[in-house]
Amino acid sequence: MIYIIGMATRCDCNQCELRTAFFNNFNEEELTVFCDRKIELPFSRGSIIISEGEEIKYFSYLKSGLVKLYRTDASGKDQIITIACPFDFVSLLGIFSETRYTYSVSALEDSVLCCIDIRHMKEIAMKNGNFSMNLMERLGAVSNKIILESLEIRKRNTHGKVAYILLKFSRDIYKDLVFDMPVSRREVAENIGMTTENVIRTLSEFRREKLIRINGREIELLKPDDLERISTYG
Amino acid sequence: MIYIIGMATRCDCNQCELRTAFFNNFNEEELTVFCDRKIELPFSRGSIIISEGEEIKYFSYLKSGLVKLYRTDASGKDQIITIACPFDFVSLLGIFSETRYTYSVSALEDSVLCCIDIRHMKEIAMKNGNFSMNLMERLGAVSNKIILESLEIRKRNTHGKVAYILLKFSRDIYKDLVFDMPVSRREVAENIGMTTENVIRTLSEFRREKLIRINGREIELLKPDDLERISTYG
DNA sequence: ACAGTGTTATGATAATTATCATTTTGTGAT
DNA sequence: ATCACAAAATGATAATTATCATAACACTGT
Repeated sequence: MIYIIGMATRCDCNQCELRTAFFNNFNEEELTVFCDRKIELPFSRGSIIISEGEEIKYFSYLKSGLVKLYRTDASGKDQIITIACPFDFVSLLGIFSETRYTYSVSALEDSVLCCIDIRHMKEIAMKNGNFSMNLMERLGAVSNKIILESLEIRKRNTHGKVAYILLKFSRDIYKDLVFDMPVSRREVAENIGMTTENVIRTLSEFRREKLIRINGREIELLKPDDLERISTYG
Repeated sequence: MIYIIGMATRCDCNQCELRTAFFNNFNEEELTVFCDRKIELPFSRGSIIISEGEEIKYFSYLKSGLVKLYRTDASGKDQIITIACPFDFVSLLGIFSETRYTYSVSALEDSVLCCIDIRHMKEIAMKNGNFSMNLMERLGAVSNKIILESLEIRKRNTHGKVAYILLKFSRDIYKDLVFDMPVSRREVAENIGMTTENVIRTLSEFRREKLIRINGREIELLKPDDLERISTYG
């Protein structure tokens, strides 16, 4: 079950900037039918969008905001699988091979999801080969990114890991050397596989070495090239 | 370019045990067309099947044998992404979103690949929605498995990691408590993200504690339940 | 304003893991 | 058979990382 914060609204697809990004294979009629069944769901920062184990009812992608995909193990510890930006799919490749989610999703910032009934999505994919291929390409790219990132993180030591994720936030997500960290230090740790204390410690070291400036959650990369070197070395 | 060891042969799809497993959505005509363009390629143990960066020309899956998918970084170190068994796809995720391979593949055992021209594959996917969905499901399942396994390995300590991969070989690949390790200790290390020495040391500890019996590459799991506990704890 | 709670921060210490050095064993090529 | 080379094995040591303890700070609800 999806927890709806606020009103679900019909998406005006003619206005939707995502239209060409995702569904450039539709003709007018198909697009109309598609959009008729599509809804937008707003979620406020911190709310849980999907809980691991619940039934997959929607295919969804992120229209605005920022969300994290994560797993919780038996002892209650979380592992962040990836952080999804606007235009990213929240539904991963498993969407068609599984009936239940193998991960949870929660909103790091106020976010809006576009959701389409999964059965409807399958129907369209069955009929429209171009759509199907487009979807496969996109889903493949997302999975690929997650796997490669996981391998990149794995081979780094603590300094390399922290440098890597700082650069990721700066380049991929905020496109700015100054940004507010959307996640706590603990969540950073859950993302890159280290302890919270060591994330904090490493950030402090970077600050002392004047590689970054820290003001609470606000972070400025002062020497991105040096961070790059640290990230690549590990 | 695919390095062909031995003769490429036409696949007799009527005999092929993989037919129903993969392509149960074809009618007779489609299957005939499909099989006309499908070839089998044999590779001997140790040979490189795909090199990172080369153009994707075929969609391929493993008919028999065992192969590893891996990446090589700038310093020449390998990371094993996954080990593929018969019935597994060798073409992953990126197959439709990339034009070049982002990983290499080599044969751990004498192996036979079934290869289909990627353009032909796309054509069929465009026309046949059922086929497309089936393919998406399969690709999704593979990607999902890789991502989850990567997360599982990441959260374990050295003992947990080694126990995990021993159980994987025993259960998932050989379905026997006694098996010949298809990979060297170094490759195990590259698979689970530790040093070769620590893999060897941990195996020796398991041997001393009578959890396993080691005879070169032959390994017998003497106390799988204890290994299970070690794997789950980490 | 205040208590309660979680996050950030830092230090001391323990545990884990990697590195380096060396020996033994196994394997393939000639 | 034997030479050469890679793999397996082990120990000693160094480096890295986690754990535990504690404190300051910030945020939330009353």
